[in-house]
Amino acid sequence: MVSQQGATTEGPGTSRGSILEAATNVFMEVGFSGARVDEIARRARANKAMIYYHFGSKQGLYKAALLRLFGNVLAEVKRLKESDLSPEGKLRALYTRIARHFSEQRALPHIMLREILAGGRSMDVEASHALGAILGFVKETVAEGTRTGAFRSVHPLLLHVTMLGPLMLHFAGASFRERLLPRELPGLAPPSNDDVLVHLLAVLDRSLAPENPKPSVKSRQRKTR
Amino acid sequence: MVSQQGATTEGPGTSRGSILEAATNVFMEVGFSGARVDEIARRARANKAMIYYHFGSKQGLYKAALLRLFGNVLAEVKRLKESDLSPEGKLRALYTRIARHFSEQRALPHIMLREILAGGRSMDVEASHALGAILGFVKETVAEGTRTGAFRSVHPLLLHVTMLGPLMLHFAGASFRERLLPRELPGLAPPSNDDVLVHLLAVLDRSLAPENPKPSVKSRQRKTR
DNA sequence: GTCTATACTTCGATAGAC
DNA sequence: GTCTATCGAAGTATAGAC
Repeated sequence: MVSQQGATTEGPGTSRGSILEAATNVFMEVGFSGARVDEIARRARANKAMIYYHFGSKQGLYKAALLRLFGNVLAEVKRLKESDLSPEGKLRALYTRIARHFSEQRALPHIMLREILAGGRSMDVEASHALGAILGFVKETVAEGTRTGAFRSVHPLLLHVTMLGPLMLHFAGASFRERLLPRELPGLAPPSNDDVLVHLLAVLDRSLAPENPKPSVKSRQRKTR
Repeated sequence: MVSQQGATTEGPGTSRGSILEAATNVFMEVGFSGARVDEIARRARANKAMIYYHFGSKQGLYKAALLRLFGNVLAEVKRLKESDLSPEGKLRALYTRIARHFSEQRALPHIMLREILAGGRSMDVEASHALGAILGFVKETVAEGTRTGAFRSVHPLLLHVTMLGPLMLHFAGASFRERLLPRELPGLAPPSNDDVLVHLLAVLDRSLAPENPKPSVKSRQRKTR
């Protein structure tokens, strides 16, 4: 509750910072209800009482960790909004940067997914605004590209989910993949982070490309369901 | 531990069945560590002791729920394997059916995602084989399509993640979406389940289509990262 | 198979000295 | 700001009667 230093990026130097750092990792690994306050204190090499001194409660600690994770991403989007890239360039840049954040802040995709599963009930206004800003950016960029004829018409949320779903699954599923892939399908090499990004940017291109006037041989009906 | 009836689809008629049903819902909503045995018993209208009588422990109950969820999907894939559809038809059918399972068994995408986040540590051999079988099917089908020239060359796991990621995100993220979308971007209607499927099948088509020989005006370099 | 009562453990949180 | 000791609630699991 008491914040004696700016809520910026305080590293593991201060006790508050190292607690936040340890908490982020534990929440990533086992989620909120799976996390143990003692374990967080142990990893932070801090005293358990300090957690309550700084954050008031386990919930307060969780929200602080959430906010720190989302803050950086939001700043990134703000910068993109003012760039003068083409619509396609903007979207490529957006997901490239999200991918980079995911690989640098490994807790981000984990905790985002957990929040989504929980229905976003622990997210306060600031965090949801961050996500809203990203989606708003996608929406405007898609609209711009559709207007100029560079894109076909696509639901922005569908596009966003199409890109973010694989990204989160890949980055948050690393340990799952490493555990099951060799056992179930030995010989199938797991894709690298770069492989994923390259693939998804290609998917982005192809998904946005306007209808190809070339009448494909296999112009099948669109109602498989 | 004691299994006095076949491990098939026992509905909420038996006490064992209704416990399994209730447990599946609770695990979906709050995960393993968030679930309370009392709450499961309450919802199943069964006595808490019955849970231990039938499943031995909370862990045992969880594994039973997992297995029941995955079993159905596996049967589906086995049937697809023996179909004589084209490679593209097979993949479209696969993801169409997965989408249908997700919408009928709402717990499936939730719990799959939670397992992925947990690194698959609660999954026993049977469950992982189910997932391995699906991926194996994708791998073979992609190989077949690539051989005949119908597909470009794509890493099967990347393709799978590209389809499954959005599907899981959409179906497991329903409550998240309903909670945040109106607040953050009112006026943007959420896509329906059918919208998602149609979109993703289009993405599948476009992702698999062989390189278009037509030299696009914007043949940009492929190294945005 | 079902129910009540209860044992046992873990865990979040705080009091109070320094 | 930091630490030790501990309280009290919550939660898993079981004993034992019917």
